Amino acid sequence: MNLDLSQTEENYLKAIFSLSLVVSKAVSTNSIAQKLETKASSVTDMVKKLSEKKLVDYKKYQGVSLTVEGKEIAVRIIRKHRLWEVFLVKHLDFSWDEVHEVAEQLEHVKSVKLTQQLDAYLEYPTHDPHGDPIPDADGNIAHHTEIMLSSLQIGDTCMVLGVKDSSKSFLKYLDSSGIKLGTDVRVLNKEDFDNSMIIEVGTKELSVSQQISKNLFVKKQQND
Amino acid sequence: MNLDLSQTEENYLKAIFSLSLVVSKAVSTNSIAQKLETKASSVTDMVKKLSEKKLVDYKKYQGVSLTVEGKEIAVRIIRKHRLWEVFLVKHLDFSWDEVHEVAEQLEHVKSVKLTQQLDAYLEYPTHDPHGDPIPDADGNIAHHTEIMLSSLQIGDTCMVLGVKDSSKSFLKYLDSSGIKLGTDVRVLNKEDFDNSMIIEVGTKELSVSQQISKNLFVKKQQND
DNA sequence: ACTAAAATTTAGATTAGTCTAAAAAATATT
DNA sequence: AATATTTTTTAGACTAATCTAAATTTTAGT
Repeated sequence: MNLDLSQTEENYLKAIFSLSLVVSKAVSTNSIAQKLETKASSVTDMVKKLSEKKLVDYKKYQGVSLTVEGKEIAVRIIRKHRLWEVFLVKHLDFSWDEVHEVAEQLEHVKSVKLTQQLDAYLEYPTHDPHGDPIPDADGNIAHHTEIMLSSLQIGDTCMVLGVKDSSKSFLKYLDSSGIKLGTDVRVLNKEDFDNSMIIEVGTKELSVSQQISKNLFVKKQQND
Repeated sequence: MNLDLSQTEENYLKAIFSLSLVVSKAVSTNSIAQKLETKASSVTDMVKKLSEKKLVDYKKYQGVSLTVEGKEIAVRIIRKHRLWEVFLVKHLDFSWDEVHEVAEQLEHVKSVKLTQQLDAYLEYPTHDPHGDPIPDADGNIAHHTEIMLSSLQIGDTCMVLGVKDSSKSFLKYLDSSGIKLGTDVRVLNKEDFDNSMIIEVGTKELSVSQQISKNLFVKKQQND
């Protein structure tokens, strides 16, 4: 079970996993190439290799999907990535737009004990700093039950739980607007013509475009 | 100044650095090969590459030495290695014989902020769990001022500060004998014929061979 | 259904790191 | 000083991961 994978192989599995969440069928060669910023021909080569190792199912021209074992490995890497993100933010004072590239490196460190102990040390966190769920030691992932801010109505109140787009620029924008995980937000108004919203964050009023409201996971609050 | 080195290149620099501490002249190809468990021919190839990058000085058949820049890089890696070791022992409950192989991986993670913050988080430790000094952010290393246990006389008392040999088997032996960093030890007797010692550790009496007493750094205590 | 366009794969090269076996240089031995 | 031994380097080959350019297959458009 414990074939030793290179960082590159691990990155391919991770990419295929996250692409599988978006499309229901097999993942295309091109989409993997795009995600990993490499060429389609390189993807073909690697996919063949992973197929021989029985980590993906692959038939020429038909795209790829992860096998059970491939998925297990991908989830383990994602687990490590997100645990490290929690560590960096909680203990090393990283901001949520800085953690990703460091976690990309830390996720490849191989040590079962390290992951276990880190998890315990962080007190078994369930979500990373972007609000994404952290798979447990058995690979179970709590799925996003949240809704998008954009779907709320005027007068609704909600709490920010996560971001869909976690690009640096988006995260920086949120930071400067005072929006963090756990922040309470009330919808004051919605513009029909461009679907922008006026929201209340703390004591401030803020206008947010649909581009933004469609990328914020929130939990609706009872407004009794 | 900031050429991006591969993990392999970093490991070569580290190996050359630590070998330089033992011999005063240039380091031999063979000794590097032995340390890295690789072949001499591979070492020659890599040394040429590092030489082109101006990280080592190299003349055919004459051995290698680090340039100022090469040494700086080596020291930075060692700093990271030892900081991670402290983290693993202090916070993740690793024993001192378990930390090395994980730290070997963590030391290659590239992020200036990570190292800085980790250092601060650990409260600027000066020594790793084996008693080895941790280079500061400027690359300065406090040198071992300790002496060997084997050099003490009957009746002397000392505190254990570090180990010279940090092989797993040695560390495990120390663990099982109740000898840790900071442990107080008194020399009860010395056997002339094999240079073994009877020492007092806590309430226990223990016989240790010269092989052991020559590998323990200690600080002599005033026995007023 | 046929053709044009897009996606994918193959073929052949390239780079990093490694190896074995042979050649060359340095060191040790008599 | 001449030879034997050891060390080091070179030459040539291999694997992993990548690329470009050409060939093939699928999909989309009419």
